[in-house]
Parts: sequence; C-alpha cells; structure tokens
Amino acid sequence: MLKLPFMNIEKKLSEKTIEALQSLYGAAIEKIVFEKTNPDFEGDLTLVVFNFLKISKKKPEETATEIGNFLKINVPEVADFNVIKGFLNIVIADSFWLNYFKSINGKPFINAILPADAPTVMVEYSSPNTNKPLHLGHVRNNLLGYSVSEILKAAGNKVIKTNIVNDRGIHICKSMLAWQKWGNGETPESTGIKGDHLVGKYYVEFDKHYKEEIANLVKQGKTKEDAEKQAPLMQEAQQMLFKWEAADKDTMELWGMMNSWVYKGFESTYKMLGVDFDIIYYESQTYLFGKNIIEVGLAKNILKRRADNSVYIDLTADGLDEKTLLRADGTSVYMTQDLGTAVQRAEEEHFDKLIYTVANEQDYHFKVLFLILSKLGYKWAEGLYHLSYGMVELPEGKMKSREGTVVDADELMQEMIDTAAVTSKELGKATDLSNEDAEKLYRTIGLGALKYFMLKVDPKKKMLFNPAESIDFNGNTAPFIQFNYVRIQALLRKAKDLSGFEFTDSFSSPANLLTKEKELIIKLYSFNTTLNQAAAEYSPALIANYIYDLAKEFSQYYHDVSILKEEQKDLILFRLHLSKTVGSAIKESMQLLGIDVPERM
RNA sequence: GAUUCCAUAGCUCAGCUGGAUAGAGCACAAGUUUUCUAAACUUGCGGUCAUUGGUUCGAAUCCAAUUGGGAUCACCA
Repeated sequence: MLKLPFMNIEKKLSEKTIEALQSLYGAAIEKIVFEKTNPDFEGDLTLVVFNFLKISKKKPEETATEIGNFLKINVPEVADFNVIKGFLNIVIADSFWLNYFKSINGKPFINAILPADAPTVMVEYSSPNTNKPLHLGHVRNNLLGYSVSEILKAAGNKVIKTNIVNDRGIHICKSMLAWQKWGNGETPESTGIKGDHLVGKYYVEFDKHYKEEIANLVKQGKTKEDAEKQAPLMQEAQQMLFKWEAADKDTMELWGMMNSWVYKGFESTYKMLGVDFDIIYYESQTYLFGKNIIEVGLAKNILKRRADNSVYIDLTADGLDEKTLLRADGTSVYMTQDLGTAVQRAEEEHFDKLIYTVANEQDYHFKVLFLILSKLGYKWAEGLYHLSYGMVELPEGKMKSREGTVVDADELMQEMIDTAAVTSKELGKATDLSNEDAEKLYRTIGLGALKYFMLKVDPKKKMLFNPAESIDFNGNTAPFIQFNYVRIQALLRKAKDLSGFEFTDSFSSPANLLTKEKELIIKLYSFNTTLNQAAAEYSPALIANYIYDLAKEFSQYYHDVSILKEEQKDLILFRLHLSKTVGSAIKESMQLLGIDVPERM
C-alpha cells in the first residue's frame, strides 16, 4: 500500500473542523466525517452541519458559513467554500490535487514490499471434491478466494493461499466403482478426455445405474428410503470405503490412480483460471484429525458423552442446537475434521486470521465451528472468518450438480474465449497480430469478461449467471475496461512519434485543471481508501466498481479532450502523464481481480 | 417450527458507518466520427427503494412487524 507523502486531506479537514467547533462554540466533538460532494453541487468535500446546530445555537446556514470561514483561513488547501442549507461544500485547491498527482506519478499504487509486522492471513478457497470436474459454483469460489487474497496482500498482509482437497469419501468410491465395472480400463490417455472429466463421467455413470436399481427396488415394494440404502451398488460403494479406510492395497492403488487423473485435470483448470495455492491439504491426510481435541474438550467438561458413547456439545444456550462430534462408533464427523485442521493450521502457521471461502449453504456449520473453537479456549478463534458467498444461479433455475444443469468450468472458459475471438474478428480488431498473440488476446478478453462478471457483484449476494449477458462485451464489463487501458497504451506509443515532443518524466503543472482531470485525480486519490475498504470487507466487488468508474471517467475525458492534438506541448505532457497513471491504476486494480490487460486489442 | 440471508428501473446490479432531486450497465428511442482505437461518447425513456409502523431535523440505509424468496437446522461432506 502506498504511503501518502502528506496528510490525508479528509483527516486534516476533520481535525481542523474539531478545532473550529472548539474555538467557535466551545464544544468538544470527537469525530467529524466529510463526504464526497454530490456532483450536482460545486465542491469536493462536504460537511453536513445539522448535528452541530445544538452546540452552535444558530441556523444551519450561519453555522456552516462560520465553519467554512474558519477552514478557509486555517487550511491552506481549502480554496473556497459554499453553503447550501445545512451543507458546507469545500473546494480543495487545484494545487493540492496537482501536488498529489506529482507525488504519485511514476510510482506503483500497490507496494509489493510487506511491512515486517504484517499480519499473517490464511485464505482457504477452492476445496474441490475429486469425483468430478469444477463447475460454475467453483469458478465463483476460486475467483473470490484468489482475488481476496490479492487484495489482502496489497493491503499489507502476509497471505497464505490454501486449498483443502476432498479426496476421500463415499463420492470418490462411487466413481471408482463405476470405473471398475464399466470403464474397460479407460484412461485419460486412451480416451483423450481430461482426467477430471473422465472421473466425473463415471460418477454420473454410477448415479445412472444407482437410480435404476432404486427404481427397481421401489417397484418391488420397498420404500424409497430403504431402496436408497439397500441398492447393491450403494452397498458395494460402502464396502469400498471400508476397504479404503483399511488401506486395502488394490483399492488404494485404484484411488491413487484416479485421483492423479483428477489432479492433472484440476491443475490445467486452475492454470486457465489463473489461481494458485501456497499450501494444499488433502483430506485423506487430515480426516482423522480432531479426535485428540475431543479428549481435551471432554476433560474441560465443555463436551459431553452420551450413554451410547457418542460425544456432543450443547450449544442451545447460544441459540444453536446440540452438535455431535463423535459418533457412537467412535468415528468423527465433518465438524470434528474441521476442528482438527483449524488447530493444526494455528499451530503450524500461526495465522492472525483464517478465512474460509465457502458458499453460504454452510453458514450454520461455520458459526458452530467458530463457536466451538472459542469455547475450547483457543484465542486465535477470534481471527476466523467465513467468507460466505451466494449461490450462482442460472436463468432457468438453481444450479445443482445433481440436477444436470451444470455449467462446466472448462467449457465455460473455452466458450468465453471463443466468443472473444468471434467478437474481435467481427469488429475487425487485432488484425495485425500473429496467431499466437491473437490467441493470447482472446484468452485475456474472454477470461477477463468472465472474471469481472463474477467479481463485480457483492460476494455475499446470490448472483444470476446469464451466459448470454456475460458474453456481451458492452457496458460494465472487463473488455470495456481493457479497451480503455489499450487506448492509453496507444496514446503512449503514438507520443513517441510526435515530432518536437519528448515524453519526459518530469512535467510542469497546467495553470488550471479541467473538471474531468480533477475528477480523475480524485479518483486516483481514492484508490487507497477503496483498497482498504475492500480488504476490510473482503469484497473484490468494491475494486471492480472502482475500476469501472475510473475507466468510464477516462473514456469521457478521452472524448472531451484531445491529448496528442493539443497545441501546448506542456499540456500534452501533463495529459499523457495523467493517462499513463490512470492506465497503471487500471492495470494494478485489475490484477487484484486476477484479470490481465492487453497492450493492444 | 427455529435460525439466518435476501427484496432498489422491464432485466442485471451500485448505493459504505442515516443527509441535498435514489445511480450505473443492458434493453428501447434518437443523435455524434474528414480529428489520439466507435468494444466509444451524448441525449431521452424508465422508481410508491416489497408493505406497514417506529426512531430522527432528515430513512433505500437504523429498529419492529408483515408478505414473498433462498439457505441451514443429521451420528452427510
């Protein structure tokens, strides 16, 4: 994060306003908040004075004017002010904005070097099952987790990206069993099918046969519930799971082989998505964790044992239910595992915060998890956070892998890239690029569009994924933003050929700023605030909206003002510097979303 | 039944800890290019912020109730 070389202007104004209230009315106010002036009015920052009428004992207009006068005299940056009803609009001098702009010019917005005392934040995301390929819901998860990690990093945290792969359990056995029965020894190599898709194919195959069996049993007069349990296939899968848990050699070999196919497939999906991890955990290695915690909990009398030997915690006093943590047969449940892995991570990584990127279906689970850990007395439990995000829905209805309306992640990405290619060609773009460069460009645009579409909405809200709309490259989209970045790069290239003009690092300030120029600089100025807020709220959407606003403002500026055609060379230089800095802000912000920008398109 | 999240323009979404006449994009209608990349820009159309009540000088925002929608509440993960 960039440290500003001078005091934050809002802070300074707030402090001076407190002084003003003290000296004018003899009242001590602790906190003053300035807000951005409504664009319909003149000014940059606004103070609402209604709250001070009690202490001033004067009319709103009078109070605002008195404070305004005080600020104008005591704060050099305040050029002027105006009062409308109870609103005090402060005009900040152009020189302030120009000085600010000069101070950041040529410097990165995001400081790559972390402070020595940077807090450690673990971000867990992705966490796939190894029985099928990634789908649309995973895409949101991955993009969110990655982006939040980047944002936290940029805001000065040491981030450890982690992924816990759910590589064991009944679902894997289903794929394994179906492959054994109907696979005829197929492999990714023999079929040319991506490993995760091949395994997924057998998961579907299992389901198909399983449903047939259930239907038959129901016909024979069994209830649906019984049929589901008694179907031979399910029994076989259960047996396979027992064998796996007993480390049966053949089962382990099959499991290892099929998982390796899946990992290879995931690897390429992750690569395409542009996400990565620092630590990958496997549930096969962690699923027994947590049992020792049960002992500790029992000893502390926080956990209780039932007559049948199962162990539970009573959370009814906290408005939740009783939660079982150990079955009567002594085996652990999902919650037990999560307790165990959390403790393990706390001990190994000493995190200050641990963020779980998991869909909001599991809100209750995490509420319980965090509560149990804090009851068990782990201090670090305060640093646990569930980054809960809403489901991705399709226009036809809710997306569930079981219901067949899955949008496959690989297919989706390819479709976006293909569409980018088609659209680019239609518009007659990128005609002078080599095939290789063109392919790269289509990827940048297609994937950018997908990522932006998913990240621009508030994570916690459910979102509607309309494939048609996501591929529309007009409006509030990544291609629009990328396009503006490209235009800036084109300007900078052309400037080199401009006769009698040299693009020097230092430039002289224009006599006065155009409205749009000032707005752009203010927008750049607010980058840090936006970044910090996005980090505090774990919301890439705030960054996305910020970039869009910036790009839109630049687009308007570009239309209103000619840059290279300007007669005064000083102004060309200034405008180029402004454009270049806007370009850097766009590029760096887009990187926080995991989105690339092309140099030309 | 309990808990929890959500409800803003025809559609998709912004609107931060309460502030001025509720904003974008899409769609629809009209316009702008001999000029730096038109994937652009401008203008118009479009709202009882689910409903009701409360707090307040002031509510889309806070509180309560109601209605509608989602999710969760297993010795599944």
